[in-house]
Amino acid sequence: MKTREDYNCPLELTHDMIRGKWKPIILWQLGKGSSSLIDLQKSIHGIGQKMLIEHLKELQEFGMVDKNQFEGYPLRVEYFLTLRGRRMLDVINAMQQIGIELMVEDGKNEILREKGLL
Amino acid sequence: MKTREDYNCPLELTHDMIRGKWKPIILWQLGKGSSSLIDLQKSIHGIGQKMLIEHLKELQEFGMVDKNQFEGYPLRVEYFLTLRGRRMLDVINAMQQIGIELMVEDGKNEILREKGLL
DNA sequence: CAGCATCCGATCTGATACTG
DNA sequence: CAGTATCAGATCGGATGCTG
Repeated sequence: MKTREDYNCPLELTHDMIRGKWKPIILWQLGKGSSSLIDLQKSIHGIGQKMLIEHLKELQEFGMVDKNQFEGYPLRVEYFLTLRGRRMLDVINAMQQIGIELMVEDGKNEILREKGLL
Repeated sequence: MKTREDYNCPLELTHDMIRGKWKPIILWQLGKGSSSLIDLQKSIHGIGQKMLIEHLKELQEFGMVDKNQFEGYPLRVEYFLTLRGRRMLDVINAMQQIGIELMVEDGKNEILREKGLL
C-alpha cells in the first residue's frame, strides 16, 4: 500500500490523505475535540462502525490522528487530532466554507441554521 | 445521480465536488489558464482520455468548469474555470501547500524544485 | 482533435455476525 | 466499549477500439 513517502505530487498526496467518503467529516468532528469511538459514531450521521474504524486507521497512518488507550473495563479510547491533523483543518474549513456558500445560493439557509453553521 | 441540490451537508458537498483521482489536478491546471483537451491531457502526467473527459464532465455538472466550442476542422474546444471553479482553487491551493510542506519534511525538495513548486 | 462505448479488474462501502 | 472478519453490491479506473 502507498505510504506518505511514495508521493511525488503534493496535490495527489493531500488529496489521498482526505480521500474516502467520511474522512473530512471525521477530521471536522475531531477538530471540535477528542472523542471516543462511540461518541464519534453518534456524532456522524449515517456512518457505520466498520467505515469509521477503517478511516480512522488510515488517518492514523497518515499521521493526522492518534489515540490514547485506557486500561480496564469498559474499554475506553480517545481519538484526537495530531498537529498534522490540525494543519489539515485549513483544507477542511475551506471546504466547509465553500459548501456553505453553495447551499446558501440554493436557499438552504434553514438547514444550515439547524446545524448551527449559519 | 446526486446533483448539487441534493446535499444537506456542506462538507460532503464540497468533498464530492473534488472527489475522484484527477479532479484536483485538473482544477489546478485549468487555474493556470484555459486549455484544449489534448493540451490538458499532455500536462497531466498519467491521465487517460476517458478519465479526463469523465472528470471534466462532472466538474461541468457542478458548475466549476465550462467550455467553448469552435466550429470547423480540426475540432477545437477550450475548457476553462468558471467563477465557482476559481473559488474552489482556495481549497486546491490549501491542499497543494500542505502537500508541499509534507514533502519538504520528507526531504523531497529536489522533486519539488524540478516542478517549480519550491 | 474531441468524444463515446465496452469490458474488466481493483477498490470502496455497508450489512451482519463475532471476539476480548 | 472497541475492534475484527466476511461477504456482496456499487463505484472507480484504465485499456482499447470506434465515430464525427
